[in-house]
Amino acid sequence: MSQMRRGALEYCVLALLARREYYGFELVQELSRVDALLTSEGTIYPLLSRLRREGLVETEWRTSPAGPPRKYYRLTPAGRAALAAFRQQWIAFRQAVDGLLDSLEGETK
Amino acid sequence: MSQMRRGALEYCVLALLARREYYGFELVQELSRVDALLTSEGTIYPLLSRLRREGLVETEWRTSPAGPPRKYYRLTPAGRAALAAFRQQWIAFRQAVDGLLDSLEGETK
DNA sequence: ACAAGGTACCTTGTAACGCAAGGTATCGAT
DNA sequence: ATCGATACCTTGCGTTACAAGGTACCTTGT
Repeated sequence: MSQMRRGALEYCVLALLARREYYGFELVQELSRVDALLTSEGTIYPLLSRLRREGLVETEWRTSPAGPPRKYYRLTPAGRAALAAFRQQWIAFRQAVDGLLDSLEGETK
Repeated sequence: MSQMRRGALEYCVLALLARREYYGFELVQELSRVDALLTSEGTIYPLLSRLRREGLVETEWRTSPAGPPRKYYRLTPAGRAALAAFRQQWIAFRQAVDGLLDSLEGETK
């Protein structure tokens, strides 16, 4: 199952950040609300670090209402462009896999 | 792009074999008719070898009309079950990713 | 002032699988 | 016997998701 997240997880993160800015821990929680996207900090923090390095997100430290300071992440224009490009690829990929599985559906019914 | 095929490619192969039996090279050609599933022998032969080892497919050598003999692959009951299980996971995963990207769609429109 | 619990961030090593490149083998035609 | 086309195969590599362990900060209680 984790193999399916490969290549797609980073864009799920970018898609969340397209809505609003999040801090790291929040992203883990938000993604994990869906079983299919269940992930952990050990995955998200290195991923966010790479996205920042690639210029797809930018960060900002802020104090927290209670507890340690939080690192907020925001999409950059490059990140938004990467996300748009991924959408096209994802649609094509999804339709391809759906097409193969649908023909199976017909057989099992 | 190749990362998206991770975890899903093997089930695309199983889905093709659910329709009818194929020989190895044919599978490469059939998959590669769709850009999103473009792959190569270097990928498919090791994958088929693993599927056979895992008992999801079975093989049969046959002479060819012209050229070298062909190794035909067929789904086993275990393979069919694995495929059905994957379908559930794929649907959940696809909907999760679609959900994230759809909210993006709303924003860009 | 100090300790503990909760929250938040981070790093590193591991594993799995898709891929490319190079290789061998068989068959028919010349 | 040689060559071209077809078919199969193997191995090392690269990428990314993950787990486990770690550090740091803030609030609360003693």
